[in-house]
Amino acid sequence: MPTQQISRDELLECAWSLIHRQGYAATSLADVAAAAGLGKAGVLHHFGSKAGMMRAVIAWARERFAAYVLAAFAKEGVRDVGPHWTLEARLAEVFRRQFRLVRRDDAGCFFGNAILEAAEGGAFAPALQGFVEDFLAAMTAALRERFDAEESAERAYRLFADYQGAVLLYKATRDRVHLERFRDRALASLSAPLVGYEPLPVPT
Amino acid sequence: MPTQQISRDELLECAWSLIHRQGYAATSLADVAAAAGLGKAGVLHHFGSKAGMMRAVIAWARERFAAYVLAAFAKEGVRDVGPHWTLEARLAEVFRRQFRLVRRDDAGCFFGNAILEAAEGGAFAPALQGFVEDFLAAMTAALRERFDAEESAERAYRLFADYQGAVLLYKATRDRVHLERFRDRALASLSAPLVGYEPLPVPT
DNA sequence: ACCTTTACCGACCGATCGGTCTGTATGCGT
DNA sequence: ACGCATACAGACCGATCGGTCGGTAAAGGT
Repeated sequence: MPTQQISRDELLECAWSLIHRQGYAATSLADVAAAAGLGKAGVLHHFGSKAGMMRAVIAWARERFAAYVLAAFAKEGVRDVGPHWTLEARLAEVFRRQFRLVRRDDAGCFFGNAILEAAEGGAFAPALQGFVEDFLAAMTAALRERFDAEESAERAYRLFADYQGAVLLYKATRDRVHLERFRDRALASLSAPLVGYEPLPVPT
Repeated sequence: MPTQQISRDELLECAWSLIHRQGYAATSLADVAAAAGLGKAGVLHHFGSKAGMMRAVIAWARERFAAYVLAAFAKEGVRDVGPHWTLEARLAEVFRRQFRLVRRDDAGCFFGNAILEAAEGGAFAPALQGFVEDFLAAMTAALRERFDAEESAERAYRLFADYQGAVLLYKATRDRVHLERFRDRALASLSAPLVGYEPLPVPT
């Protein structure tokens, strides 16, 4: 076989970046091929079809998101942290990392964009729901440090909805103040009760 | 001139419905023409170009949104309402009307979809920002009944972000429970203080 | 040394895209 | 009755789409 001209990881990053910026429908195989320094046939050689490429990109983005963003939730495995590595600090770090991706080319949240695009008649919906579940599971686990299971899940859920809304406002205006406002109210919410939330009654 | 085969309003509704379901990029002029019972040239006769069609559709959707959804904020002009027509009741009615559009074909919020699609290099962004402003202005005005100007604006802003996030979750899962949960916590939030919100200090 | 497999490239395909052009039937003002 | 503007239809255009096919050059196993 000839020397591989581009690693699978680089190829996926090229495809991800283009789809992130332009959306799935607006990104052609020729676009990806040009960005990767390949021919169109070369891209299809790796993925089989455009939909196959999208599936690979979604899976790759999920892994990357878990390894880079959600990893900041971890209490262990982080060097040089002491008692200041509070829940608030970890959440702020998760947001900081996520916002770096969101601000890349002002493109917003890759998964949110993909969900709302509803391309191919929702064929990618299951994979994209997996991202939501990853996010909620990691956030819920982190919140368990302070709240019970049910309240942690509810809080994670609300934070996710608020986060997606903030990203939409950011994308509409390209003003990062929306991300900062979200982060501030999210962190503040950790030390306030949940509005409209009834804790489970103690069984009698 | 020959008899007009379809009114401008019906044509815009056809185009809106298709774009709502499929997105701008994925909706072709042939699609719109077929839905309207016209030829492609007939559609272009009305709008000049595909981008012109999108501009007209956005403007039409904004008017329709203001006349149908935001009109429910009004305290006057509504027949047979008495003291039960509270802020909560009006907000619930606004959500009910908006959710009817959101649930149409499981398509979500037309404006949210259009914002995240970022088609044509953000050429439609100004018109779409107008929708955000309409929503925030109407919501802020309604909240003034209970809160001061600054707090009303902040509450409207947070409700908008939460709403968009809930719609995204609805679109990802097609489960309307996300819309209901949003409505419930939004209504509950009206009788709770704003977390992380510092009222303006009284000047000394 | 040979052969299979891999990783492409370039040419090409039918379909579809947004858009143009020409023709034509009809309603309306005069 | 006539002329013009309107509201389309149908044919057509070049560009681009996702995808196929045949060829080719190099790495790796034997």
